[in-house]
Amino acid sequence: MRIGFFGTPGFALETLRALHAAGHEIALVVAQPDKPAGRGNTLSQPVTVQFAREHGIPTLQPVKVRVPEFAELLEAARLDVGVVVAYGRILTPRVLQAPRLGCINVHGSLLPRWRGAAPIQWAVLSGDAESGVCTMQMEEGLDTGPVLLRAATPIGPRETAGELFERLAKLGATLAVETVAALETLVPQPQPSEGVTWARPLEKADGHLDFTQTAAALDCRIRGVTPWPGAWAMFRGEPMKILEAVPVGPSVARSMDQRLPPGLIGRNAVVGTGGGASDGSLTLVRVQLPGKKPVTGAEFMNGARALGETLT
RNA sequence: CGCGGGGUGGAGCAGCCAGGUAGCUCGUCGGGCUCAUAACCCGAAGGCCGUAGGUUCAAAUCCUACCCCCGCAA
Repeated sequence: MRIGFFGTPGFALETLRALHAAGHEIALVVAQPDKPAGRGNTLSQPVTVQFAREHGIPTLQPVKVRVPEFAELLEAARLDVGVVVAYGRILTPRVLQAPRLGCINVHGSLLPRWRGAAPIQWAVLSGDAESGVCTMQMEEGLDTGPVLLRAATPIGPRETAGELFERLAKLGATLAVETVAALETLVPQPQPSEGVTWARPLEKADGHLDFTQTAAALDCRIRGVTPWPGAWAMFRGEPMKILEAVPVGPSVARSMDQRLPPGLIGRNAVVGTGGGASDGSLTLVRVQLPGKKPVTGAEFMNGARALGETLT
């Protein structure tokens, strides 16, 4: 198949690599423009573009996709199919119809649950028992297209969004290859109207922990926002990252520290939560102060002398 | 030239602004005590204070350059 690939970040790279390895002709790779990133704001290239360059594949990084010139370029490319994975832009109907078989999308959720930009994070954040990937025939609505193939996977009890991301990227790559191979015989299944949820993009504030919530809710939130935007709480007037924390059960929590008020730091880096001892508490495993390296909860307690202070 | 923090015994930190005795919590080792938990007490070992220069009677501390680590913003 002669494929046009649309995708920008690491999640997309897995699929691009798999399609390439499967022997398909990648006619071009479309990605977001280079952006200044990192310390010093050096210009950085999307990983998919890097891959394309290494393999001599033409690349396209349009600043605007809603212009006729873009659609014309794609029509002229005489593609069999467009594969879209985390491209980061909404494509116009004309672009979607440019390839002979239209465009398919790899999405990191079990549709119709978690349509939208951050399906993986929301699945973890919400405490979902399972997640997965779907391929769908794209249509004008966002993530509303009929599903071609799906694959489910359980979410581990300690799994972070980042870890699930990596697994789903691989699962999605496999599914994309299967979908493309069977594309002309697969029967698209319309998404059910029941069970639709929307995964709005996460923002920095979503990582701000509210210790009046239960330990279980905080656990899901921390894993769901890790590694981005990252969980954090204010400590001595500065935002402290909470890279990893584990909930301790009610009975253990009771014996260690009775009824720590929400946010109060007790012995052994245990932090009080909304449910108090009856719900359990949260133990800080790895945290990071601004400008510092990540440290273990014990190191934090030693160095910062944080016992008895409060996270907000 | 986007903004900013930091490199001090094995770990995490204080000391630096107002130069002059190396500090704290933990760990390690040795004792003691004990009902003893990542939670008792006493003692000990362990540091070219990132590197190279400079200022000074004297530099972890002030000045310059360089190396390395990290946060924010994007």
